[in-house]
Amino acid sequence: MSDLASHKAGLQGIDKEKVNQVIYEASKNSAFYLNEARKDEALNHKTEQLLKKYEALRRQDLSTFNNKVDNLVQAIERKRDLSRTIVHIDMDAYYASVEERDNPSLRGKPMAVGSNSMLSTSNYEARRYGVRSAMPGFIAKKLCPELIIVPCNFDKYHAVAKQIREVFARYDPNYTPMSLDEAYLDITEYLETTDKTPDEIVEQIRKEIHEETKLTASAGIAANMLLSKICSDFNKPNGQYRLPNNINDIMRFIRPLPVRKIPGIGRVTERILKAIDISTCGAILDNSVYLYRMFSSISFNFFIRAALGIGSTTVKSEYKRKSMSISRTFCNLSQPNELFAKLRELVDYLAADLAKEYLHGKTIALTFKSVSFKVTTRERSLKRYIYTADDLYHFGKQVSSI
DNA sequence: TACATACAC
DNA sequence: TATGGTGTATGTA
Repeated sequence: MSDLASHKAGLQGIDKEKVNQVIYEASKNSAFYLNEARKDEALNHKTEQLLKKYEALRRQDLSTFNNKVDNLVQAIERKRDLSRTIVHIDMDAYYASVEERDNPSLRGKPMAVGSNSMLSTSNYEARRYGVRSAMPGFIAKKLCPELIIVPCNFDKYHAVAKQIREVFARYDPNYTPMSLDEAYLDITEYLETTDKTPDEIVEQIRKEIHEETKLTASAGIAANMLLSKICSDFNKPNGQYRLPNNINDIMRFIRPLPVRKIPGIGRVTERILKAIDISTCGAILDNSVYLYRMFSSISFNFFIRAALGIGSTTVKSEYKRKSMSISRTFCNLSQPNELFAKLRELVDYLAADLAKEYLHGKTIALTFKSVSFKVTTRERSLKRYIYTADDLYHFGKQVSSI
């Protein structure tokens, strides 16, 4: 269960068994671990049901579906667009690199950014010990007692994001930022203005980023966002990888690829697919009829598109937010009055954030996480839009059903 | 519409 | 001692 995300860059060659053992020893008696075990049990049950369904299908004659599924796959294939050159750029160990840059005494030592309760990023030295993002600092220290933990400096990370975005804009004014350290660029138009190759342009982008921030970035170059994202991981850190816009190269690249490399396939979906013996993209294609019979059309389409290496090519900068939220972990409270006071505190922040963007909302949701880490949500669609702290508090209290 | 779950960063 | 915060999408009832 405490499955180390070894697909992440920088984790190859470590003693995974030993790392998992240390994590397990540090976790096993915690409420968090118990909750993880509960979720794991639920997932086991789900995969068992799925396996039964799969075995039932295997006893059936599915040849009547072959044609239908072939047509669906071909329809997806016809939407393949090889006309664009899309770049995914990703800063290396972002927060950690910023901290090392500004404090040379940290260099060469295992370090991570975050707190004793949660780490955001670790540098490559720390990754060798199994220390990774989303790991509590106190567990990381058990893996690596010399680990230095530096608190987050978001102002700095925002400042660097501004710098790298200025570089992106030179090559694609409509670049899509995915987070502070990551973005997609469509350099098709830019390439028409130069004799340089895509590889040379991306070298140049990374060089400009380095000159202007003293930080390194990795990049992937491919026909669409899905592929460029996967490629940016290939030569990390401080490297780039180009997959030519050519169907043979794409299929050679994607077929052996583990499904976990597909953005959108995480720990759970990986296990679900594994249960029916699918662990690579090629196996998705070879089992398309089963997938068609076992999953929703949305999931089927998603799997097939990914396994064919087809992805979106629309890189755009407009963004319409669909929700705004605030959440905090706080000391154990159970008295309604204490909880309402906490609600009041949070809605004051939320109202201020809404005001900054002149936003209002029609649906309010309240999410609780209990001491046992179980999460529950209560939500309601309202008759009118709200945005003031008083309204948020009023309806929040109402929907809480306390 | 309400709620749970999965995923990404 | 101790396991985050924000946003999006999808399945199911």
